[in-house]
Amino acid sequence: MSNNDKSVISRLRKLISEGAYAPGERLGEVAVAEQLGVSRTPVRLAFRTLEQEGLLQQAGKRGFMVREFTQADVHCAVEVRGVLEGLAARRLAEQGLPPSVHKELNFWIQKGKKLIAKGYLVEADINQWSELNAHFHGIIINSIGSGVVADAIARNNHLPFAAADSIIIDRDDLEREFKKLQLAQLHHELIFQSLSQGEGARAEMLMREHALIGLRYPELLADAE
Amino acid sequence: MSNNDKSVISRLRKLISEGAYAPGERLGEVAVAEQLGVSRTPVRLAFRTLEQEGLLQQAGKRGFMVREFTQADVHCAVEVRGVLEGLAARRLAEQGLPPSVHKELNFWIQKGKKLIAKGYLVEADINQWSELNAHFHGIIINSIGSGVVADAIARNNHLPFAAADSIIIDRDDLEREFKKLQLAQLHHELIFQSLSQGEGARAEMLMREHALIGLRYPELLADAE
DNA sequence: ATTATGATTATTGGATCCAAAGTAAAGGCT
DNA sequence: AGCCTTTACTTTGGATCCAATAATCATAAT
Repeated sequence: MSNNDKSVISRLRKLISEGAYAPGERLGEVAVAEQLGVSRTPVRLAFRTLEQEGLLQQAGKRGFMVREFTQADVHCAVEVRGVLEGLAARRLAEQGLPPSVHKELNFWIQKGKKLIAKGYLVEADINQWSELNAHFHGIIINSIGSGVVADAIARNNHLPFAAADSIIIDRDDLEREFKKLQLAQLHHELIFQSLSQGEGARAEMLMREHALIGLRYPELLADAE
Repeated sequence: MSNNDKSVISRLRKLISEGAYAPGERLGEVAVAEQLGVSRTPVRLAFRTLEQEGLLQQAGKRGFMVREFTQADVHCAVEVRGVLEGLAARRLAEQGLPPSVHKELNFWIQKGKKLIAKGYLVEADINQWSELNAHFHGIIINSIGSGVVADAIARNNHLPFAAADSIIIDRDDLEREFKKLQLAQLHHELIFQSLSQGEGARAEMLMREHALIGLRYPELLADAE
């Protein structure tokens, strides 16, 4: 696993999720290799990885094609993340929050609180939210004493629309995004509370709901007309 | 993806899950290539796939090692399958069972019923159960109109101890296995019932419980002393 | 004696070559 | 004219070669 190899994988992943190739389009090893300026070998390796990640699928008996995703796929992927993160949250609540984890979670909660406190959102806040959000979720799924759940989430997150920090979409409507983050922050606080109190079922349920924020809340948060 | 390539992956997968390599053992490309009688190329490709599947992990900066699993990992993997199959069951129940799916599920339910009806288990029954069990679960996770959940389950099942048909362990204690299958069959029937009636939450809960059969029921099903 | 630095070795990554398999196209036969 | 067969070309899979890098070992210096 060299830098180059990794770079080929991530560059391809980026190209695919940016829609550089049409869904269903067949990818030739030579064509991609030339496009990326490398030989076929790293491309072949990358194709196998990306197939496992679900971005590519086998095209008939030969080669790979870009997998296409339906609306139902997007919905399912978000729900998958929900149930998996929900599982992590429940287990963590049931096991009991170690003091260090409690402290770390609280730290990022406070950061979020400050971000929201000023009542509006500026462009620069987005990255900050993205960071604290990643930490908050990362701590939970990595504190349950087994990497299996985190792995499953990571694999699911390879689907571009399923990742936890794909919440932010609309940089042009910061007002609506603010409402979304306000709600997300509330979720975080409630999850933190239930984790602290060992309320496993509640933590799980909240986490599952939390995952849906990016999915169908947009309409609900829109201004009344 | 030639036959040979596939064969290298599955042969390696088998070797690993059979414990041919010690957990944590580092796998050299040349060594494995020689062992399997192929060149390094298919082995390199296979390593990437197996890494994604979670059987291998990167060993420091270089190469791969056999991943070792703790008891907690096993537990988590089974729970992951539970929540994912639970998700599939809930969605299916909420969407409503298409008649064709209803019919198919019923078919395998009836098969299971017959298998259990005779009141004991013979060696040959095990394969039959394995088959009908795979069908029952497969139908549910493939009938929700998106492959994303099925994919996530498939990836999780690559962990040898997480697969749905790893229920049967003890071929020497057929009496206890019978009790287990009897309970599993009951679960299947209840799940089928809840699916038919659109009881999403119940279907999900039952499926999650069902996944645990292979995990901690053994003690409970043991004869009283 | 211990550590640091250099050299040697082992192993992986990338490129290229060859073979095999698939696909498309062209030509012949009915 | 249509269909089948054969041939040529495209593309992938496997093997090998070379280069780069990490690891190990040895030697020397503090």
